[in-house]
Amino acid sequence: MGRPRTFDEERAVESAAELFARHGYEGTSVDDLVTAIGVHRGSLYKVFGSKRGLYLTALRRHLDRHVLPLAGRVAAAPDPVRALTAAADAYDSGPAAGLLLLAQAETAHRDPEVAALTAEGFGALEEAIAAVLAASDGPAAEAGPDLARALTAAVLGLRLRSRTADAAAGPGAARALAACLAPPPADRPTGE
Amino acid sequence: MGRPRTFDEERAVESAAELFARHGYEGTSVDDLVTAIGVHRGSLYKVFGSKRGLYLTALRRHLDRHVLPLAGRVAAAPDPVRALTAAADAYDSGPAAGLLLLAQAETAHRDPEVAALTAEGFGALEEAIAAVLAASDGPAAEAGPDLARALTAAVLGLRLRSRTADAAAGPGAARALAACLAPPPADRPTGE
DNA sequence: GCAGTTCGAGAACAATCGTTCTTGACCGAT
DNA sequence: ATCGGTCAAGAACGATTGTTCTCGAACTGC
Repeated sequence: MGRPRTFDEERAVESAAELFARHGYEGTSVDDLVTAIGVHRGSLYKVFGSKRGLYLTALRRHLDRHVLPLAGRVAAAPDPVRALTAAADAYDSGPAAGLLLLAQAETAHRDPEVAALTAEGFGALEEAIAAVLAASDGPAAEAGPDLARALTAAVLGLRLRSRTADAAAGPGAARALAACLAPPPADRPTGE
Repeated sequence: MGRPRTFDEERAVESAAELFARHGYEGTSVDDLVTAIGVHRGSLYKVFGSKRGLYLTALRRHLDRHVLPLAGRVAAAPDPVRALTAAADAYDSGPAAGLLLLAQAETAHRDPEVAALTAEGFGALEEAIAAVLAASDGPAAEAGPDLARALTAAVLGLRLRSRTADAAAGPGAARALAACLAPPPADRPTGE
């Protein structure tokens, strides 16, 4: 019963995520959202309740569709080097990749619900890297969760910096960092 | 001639920097500023021209008073490990330490002047770390600026994460990361 | 085909935003 | 002592914020 809705909620959330990822929460107005999505104000409030509601669903969907799968792929990597490069590469691309980043920087410290979501995302990434570290036999194995936290932070920081820096310094830097904890010093062909 | 001003511009900028560092640019209203600083709206606009003007001077002063000196201290460190821990410790503390961070995350990508300032700050830190790396003889020496970028990003990301995480995971993680590129593998007492 | 319900379009809401104006009070130089 | 100029205090500005209301059109179940 009733008139069926003619807009795709999936696409709406996706467009909203892209806007939020680019301009942040406060930097994205409801007018921006309705013009970019193409949906009417009333419908948007009918479906999502509020701007914050739309933001929360966009963030949760970002976690479910991108961040957590990425954490799974990272955890399945055979060694820390490939885990780190995979994390950096995947997190650098994608239109809404900055959503988690901006949420942490801008909104998490004053919205507990957002903080819970970002903590979930970053926690998953850290645990994935920690798992790979623990399974490795390099010098990184002993460092444990602390090192995992630092590496995740590095990926995060590179992404943040690449929002203005010229371009693509991310992958190179991540590779350099990965190479740094790569070699079990024994099998490194320096003098042989 | 004229009535002398009765408020301390130095303190005003400092208070403003603290507010901006905590709540971001968009998250800090002019009302918040005038009540926190204790100065009148008119005086504030007379001296700084606009909210953005106050923000820019606060950011520049933050660079001159804290970031660039920190870069100098980092560059003077005797080895990469101490350089990195010094950077992490210093950047974690201080009331307005998040100013550069928030500026990069929130404002830099749409305000070229802010982008220039953040680029200056991060560039100085990266160059300092790169210099220490180049002077070192560990495995990090060859990696060059890419690794410096990654390490700076790690400090940045740790600070960003510590805005909501429980506390003090930063120093431990930074130390773990530093320890990871510390040992010239030869003089590590593993089997001797 | 009619009733009931939901959707889409746009005006309108109060609140807040950054900014400016008006009004006296105060001070230093003449 | 008086005048010129800068100050502080607060009201007020238009613009924009997020949100809600009103209205007519569109569709499904009886």
